[in-house]
Amino acid sequence: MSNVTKPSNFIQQIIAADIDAGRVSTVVTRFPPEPNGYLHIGHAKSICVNFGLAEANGGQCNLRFDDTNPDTESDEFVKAIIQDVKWLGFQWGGEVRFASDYFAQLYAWAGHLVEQGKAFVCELDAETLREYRGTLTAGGKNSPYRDRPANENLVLLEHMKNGEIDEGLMTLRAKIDMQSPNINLRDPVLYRIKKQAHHRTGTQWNIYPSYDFAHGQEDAIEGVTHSVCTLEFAANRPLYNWFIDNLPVPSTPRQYEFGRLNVNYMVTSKRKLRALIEGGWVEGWDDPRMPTLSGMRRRGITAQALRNFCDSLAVAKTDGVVDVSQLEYFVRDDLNVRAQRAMCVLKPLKVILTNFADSETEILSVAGHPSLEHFKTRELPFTRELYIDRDDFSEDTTLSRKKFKRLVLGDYVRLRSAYVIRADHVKRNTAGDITEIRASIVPGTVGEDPPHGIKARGVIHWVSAAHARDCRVLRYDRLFTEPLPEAGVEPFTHHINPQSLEVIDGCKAEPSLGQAQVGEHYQFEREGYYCLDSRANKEGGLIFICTIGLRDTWQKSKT
RNA sequence: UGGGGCGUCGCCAAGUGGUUAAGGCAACGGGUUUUGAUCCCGUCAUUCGGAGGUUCGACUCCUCCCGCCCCAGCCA
Repeated sequence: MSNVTKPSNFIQQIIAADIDAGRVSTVVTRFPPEPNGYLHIGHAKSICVNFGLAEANGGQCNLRFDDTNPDTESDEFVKAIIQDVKWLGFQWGGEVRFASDYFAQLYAWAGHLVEQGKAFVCELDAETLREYRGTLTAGGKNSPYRDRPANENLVLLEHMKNGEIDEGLMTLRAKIDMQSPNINLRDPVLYRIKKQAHHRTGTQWNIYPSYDFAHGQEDAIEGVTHSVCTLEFAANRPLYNWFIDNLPVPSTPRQYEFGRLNVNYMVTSKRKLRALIEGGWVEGWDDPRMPTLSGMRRRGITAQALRNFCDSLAVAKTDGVVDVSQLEYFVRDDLNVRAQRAMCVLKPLKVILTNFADSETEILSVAGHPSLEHFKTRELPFTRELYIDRDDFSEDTTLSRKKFKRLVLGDYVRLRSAYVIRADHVKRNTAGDITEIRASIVPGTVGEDPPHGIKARGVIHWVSAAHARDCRVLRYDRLFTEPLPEAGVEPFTHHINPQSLEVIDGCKAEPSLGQAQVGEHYQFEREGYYCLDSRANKEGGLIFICTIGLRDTWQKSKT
């Protein structure tokens, strides 16, 4: 497995400089998800960056839920997110934290701003407020409520909090600058009325702080030193700093932004992931085609592979699109060293070995991994009737040995870990389809080269017909047909790949796979990496999910 | 047309005035191999969005231009 050396990055350089200059002693970062959806691969990068920065500098990273909007948030998401962060293998500092833990403090600070004449209760409705805000190129207008006396504001704010004011009638706004070229500074909303029960505070609050009013102060409360977020928050930074500068906060966190992770053939916006579920395009948040951590976990992608992938990415300010092949590389790289080898025939074609006794079962002892000794060996029964894959046989005797390294009529092939055999003739049904191959073994070729003059074209996998375990295989293709499904004018759902799921029944697995365990990874030799479907129950039979196929340079050159 | 940010190989990127312009993915050659896998070796930017300028010397500094992204939720 490759050792991933994290590239240095501009945030680490800032941290190093801050430590050198004595501006910070202990580095504190935080991962601040909103519990309104499941974590996806983009979050994985953010998690790796935030926890990684803390770890690299001997500090700590907090897990804090930014639960300031009860409309869309729920405990289900909190639980799923905690599970996902744990699964990735990170340990946060202290207890799990919540923005809602700080609602009282935030409210007190809002009062402080009011007293200082830096915030006011505004009665403009949403639409009028938008008009007053101005445009990108023209400044805005002051609210007519802007100069309301502080004591009046205080009373009104209390009314808002107590639920005495209807939703939408009032907001608490900061008094900054309606002419600012930065729209975020045009008297932003600090509190809005929401008579919506919160998953943690219940009906205690009728007003909820906005992201801007909450985030920096949460950081300050927790002593976060470096508040790392994605690029789209860069324009919010002046506002972040304005609150820190104008409030008696216990520390002075600083915000830094880096480019969010995009991967081609994927979408990573919670809105769109939800649309995929609600539109029935996938089966849920943990569908193996989803870029969610739960989906990738069910797919068989390991936490280590994901972390290696994230660590291979730079933390920079460019917003690029990483090729999915880079992820796939790390998935294979990790699975190669942790997957037990096994054989499973996906498209079975019967082979009868005419010179092998019908009554005999030869038990072959086979390594669990070609080069790593700690994998336990397994026992493979070899019998007269076997299955090989239909794609591994051809009647076309003109096929060159270089072009087709499999079984050809009249020629030899090595059965993986077993005998060299020769295909003698085929049997067909009335439709003309091949139903069975009659073949013969070359005696003494288990673990030995065949005699001079006999040369196997290649190595193919097989399984004893009498001992095979029937199973179902779920194979996935990319969910989208376009590398950038969100790029065009048409909705991204127009680019959904209708063949993203392939269900293959009647596959024949070697007997050892009957003992397959959820959480274990297997390489079906010459096919790919597979795992048991964690959602399937035992009554449904054996169901394997294909995490990813083996790298196949031959298929590529063929097309 | 306001403000903020970004443009280095097909993709991700290092580079912070003097390096032969790192590295990874992809691709393409070759070797090993009882997985067309893995592994190993090799090839892959005379050039850094463009044009000028400063300098003995520029991817790095200056000017202008071009392109892309973000901000006008009582979302985060």
